[in-house]
Amino acid sequence: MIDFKKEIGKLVSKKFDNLNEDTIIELLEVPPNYELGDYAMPCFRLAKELRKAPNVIAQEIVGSIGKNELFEKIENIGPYINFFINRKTFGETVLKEVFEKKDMFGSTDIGKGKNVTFDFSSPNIAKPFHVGHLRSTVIGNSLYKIYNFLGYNSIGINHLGDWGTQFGKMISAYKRWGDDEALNKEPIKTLQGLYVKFHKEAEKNPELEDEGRLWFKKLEDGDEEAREIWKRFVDLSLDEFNRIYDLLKVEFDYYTGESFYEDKMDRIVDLLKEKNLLVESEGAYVVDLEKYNMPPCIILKSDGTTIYATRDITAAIYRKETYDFAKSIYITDYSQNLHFAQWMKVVELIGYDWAKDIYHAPFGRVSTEEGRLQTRKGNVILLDDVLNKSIEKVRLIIEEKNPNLENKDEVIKMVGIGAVIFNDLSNSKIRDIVFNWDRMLSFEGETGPYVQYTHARANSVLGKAEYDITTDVDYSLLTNDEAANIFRLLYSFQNTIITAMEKNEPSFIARHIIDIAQAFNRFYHECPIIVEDKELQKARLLIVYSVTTVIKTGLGLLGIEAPQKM
RNA sequence: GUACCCAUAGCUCAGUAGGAUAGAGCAACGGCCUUCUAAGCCGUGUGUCCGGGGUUCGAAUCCCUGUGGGUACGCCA
Repeated sequence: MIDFKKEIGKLVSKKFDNLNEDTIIELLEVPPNYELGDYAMPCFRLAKELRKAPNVIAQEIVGSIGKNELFEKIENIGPYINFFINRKTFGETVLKEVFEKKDMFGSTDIGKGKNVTFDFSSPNIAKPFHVGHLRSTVIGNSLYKIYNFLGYNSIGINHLGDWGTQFGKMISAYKRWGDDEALNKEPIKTLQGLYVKFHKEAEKNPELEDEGRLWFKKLEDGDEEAREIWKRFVDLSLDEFNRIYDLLKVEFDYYTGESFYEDKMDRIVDLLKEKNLLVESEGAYVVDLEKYNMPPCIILKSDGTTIYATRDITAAIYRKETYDFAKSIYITDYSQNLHFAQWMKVVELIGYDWAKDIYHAPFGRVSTEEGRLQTRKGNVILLDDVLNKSIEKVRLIIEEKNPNLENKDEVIKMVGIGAVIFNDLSNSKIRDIVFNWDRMLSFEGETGPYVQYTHARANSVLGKAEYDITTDVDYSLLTNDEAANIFRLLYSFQNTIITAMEKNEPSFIARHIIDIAQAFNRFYHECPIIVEDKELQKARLLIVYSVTTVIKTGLGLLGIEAPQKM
């Protein structure tokens, strides 16, 4: 594609010895509305250096450029120089590129040869998967895909919460009250019930706590019975989680949970000792971080056992050694901000210069109008319920509008689940979410179904087309505002993906494809596509083709499927 | 108490690493299906961009400060 910014840079810098291309490009911006052109160059910053008023500078530059075939108009409005790209050229360069690259349009190889690890989803074994877990899962999954699309080699790691004292308690509870039939039928619910019961009973009968600790000790020591029961819990939970991951179409490269690092922590503790980083404090061993304005990072508890920071440090080192990552990204909610800052600092203090390549990508918390989600208080919204309700609502709509749709069930799932994922990815991830059913199940406007619908509708036009898609069209037929808006959005698609990657923010892509969908729907409304005029039809079809291609790619980057029909 | 995050239309949110009159969606009201999918399109209205200072030619955006909300602050993860 033509790099229009660069072309402007060349044009303007040619006339000024003291202004090079890059400074010009730096100055360029997109005007607040398109009546002011495709690019604008404000001249305020040049005023001092050139000792002239900004609007005079703008005028002079415009005067010096003269006619240029890439731009149909270059004019100054006060201190701004506005560049209007020739629409014929614009359409041609963009549409040809989309047609050539197809589903790779927007990709790059900037990440070639670089590994990036993603630590995401990471649910706790034996606990239900609720809407809170959804966030890490879908954000992580989307980032995984975005990085891959930009040439990186993404490595997805599910850091399962599969270790710790609570498993001793679970085993103890299971030994006392376990019911195998119930466990096989409704594993998570039953395990959850056992956990709750244990805590209730332990209030009356404190020695239960000791029993739980004992079982965990046995588990750590490799006791056969303990291992066997634990393994069963893990497998049952994983079956359940995998069912949800299948629904969401989320995959992981590794399921290395906390237990995986059990035998790898000694080495790290020794390393910390060796580096003289460990100090005793209140019976525990910590790394002092006062210099960095943070509370100490506990490495060994006073009973000598490890803690999650120890595990995270160990896992980071393991991952560096195993995958030699260029970046390592952790997707958790922001309540862990301090924890991440602490252990990342410890990795740095050990002397690993790659500590700077570890990123915490925090997101906001989910609550309900009643307050925060608390499993114990029963204030939980299960992901299953959300997905099911969404799917059911989609089913109603499809039964009404398109009852004879082929692969109906499949499409219903795609849309229902897509709605849930899109809802989670369409806003800045740092924002808290107050869960609301009406909002969740709204399928109009800036929603997943809206984007999917636009795609399906465009796709259906392609099905009715009377000619093959070709780039051999008359681009001068595509110079109306509706078409030009689409060109702008397709043109900037790659840039949006790169920014989404740099900021670990999938919502940029969600916003971008909403914009494309809106622009297309206007085009669709204003410009009939299957028209008698052969040349016009071919030209417009190429736009339709490009839009379906790019929306599909964009949805894909969010982890959402794009049905052909709906 | 300390640190970090958030505060933009009735509601949910954008606002591209300071720029031209602050934008969408939802909700409300009014139009548009004998023509490509009406989950759509078009139109109508609203703003002390939390308050107060400051930096700048220019601030929703940067700095300081106050207020409100969230989160975290040692042996859970």
